[in-house]
Amino acid sequence: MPGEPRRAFPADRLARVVPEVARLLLGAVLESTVGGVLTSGVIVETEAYLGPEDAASHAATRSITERNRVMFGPPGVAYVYRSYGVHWCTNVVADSDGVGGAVLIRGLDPLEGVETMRTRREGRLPLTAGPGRLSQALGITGELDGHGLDRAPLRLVHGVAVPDEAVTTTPRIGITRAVEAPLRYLVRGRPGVSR
DNA sequence: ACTAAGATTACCT
DNA sequence: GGTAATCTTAGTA
Repeated sequence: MPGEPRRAFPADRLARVVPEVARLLLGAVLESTVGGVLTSGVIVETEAYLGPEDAASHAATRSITERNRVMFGPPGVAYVYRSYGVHWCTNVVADSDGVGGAVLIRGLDPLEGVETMRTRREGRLPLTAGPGRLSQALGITGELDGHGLDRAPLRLVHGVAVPDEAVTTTPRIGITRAVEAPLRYLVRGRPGVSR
């Protein structure tokens, strides 16, 4: 039924090791009502960022800083950071409270609110392929860092099942350390995949 | 205190 | 293919 609220993404699935969560988030829906307007998309590309054992992760440091602190908190919370001083990037915190780890959302297939996305993106394409682009399209900024994803204005909700045959695993993009680790997950052939 | 690098993107030649 | 934009963190002193 149209208009019926979507089911929340099951919280227990986020309290697992980060690579497993990155795989499980494919097909889930990220739903924003920032500014009172609904924009949403199906997650089609993710990357896992682990704890101290992962040199590419913001949680690799021994010190907890203002930027990375929510990575060490409970799962199911948004970790939003500024990339290159310019773009916002959105993550879903995974694993147990006290363990650093998060899943970077790298690509969405647009679902609802495409006109609003076009406005926020100022006409640029693609709308939601790439972590900075999708965050802009959904109106996500640093104000949502630490926000619980079980409630408005930014929710993680139940979506579609993605079979293993449709999933490809590759090394992560745009990093210079731990470049080999196959921690990027994508749904083959979807337009929302960043590359 | 100073400097370099970074989980990116857009625009230039 | 090259580089600017712009802010946080980490390394060096």
